[in-house]
Amino acid sequence: MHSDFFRNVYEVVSLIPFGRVTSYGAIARYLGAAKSARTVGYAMNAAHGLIPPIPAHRVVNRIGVLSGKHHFGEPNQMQILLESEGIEIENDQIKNFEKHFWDPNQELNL
DNA sequence: AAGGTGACAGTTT
DNA sequence: TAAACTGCCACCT
Repeated sequence: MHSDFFRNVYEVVSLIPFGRVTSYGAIARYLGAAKSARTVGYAMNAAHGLIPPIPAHRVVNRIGVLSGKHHFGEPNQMQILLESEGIEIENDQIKNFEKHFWDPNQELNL
């Protein structure tokens, strides 16, 4: 389908545990492309409707803001999904972001 | 083939 | 401390 980079992004996102979140930059670093965070976001943009579905709502920017919420069907859909996983959000900002943060480099540590 | 874009991030004002 | 500027690189037209 698309590039290996996209598939790698999707694979990592699929590994994000329930109730945890990570950042675009963290994923990029894990893939060895530390400066390609924007491209990671681009990959998520193309992640709609792919099979199997990936938890794109668990990916936010480095400060825990739901920067991509507008790309979900309903603008508040992303927040709803996260809240359903026990993550508290206030004004598009994840509360206790560090507490929920999941760094693939640290947690997967390959 | 060449230039523009962005669901980011780090640096500088 | 907060806002603005600049790199970045994979993707798209």
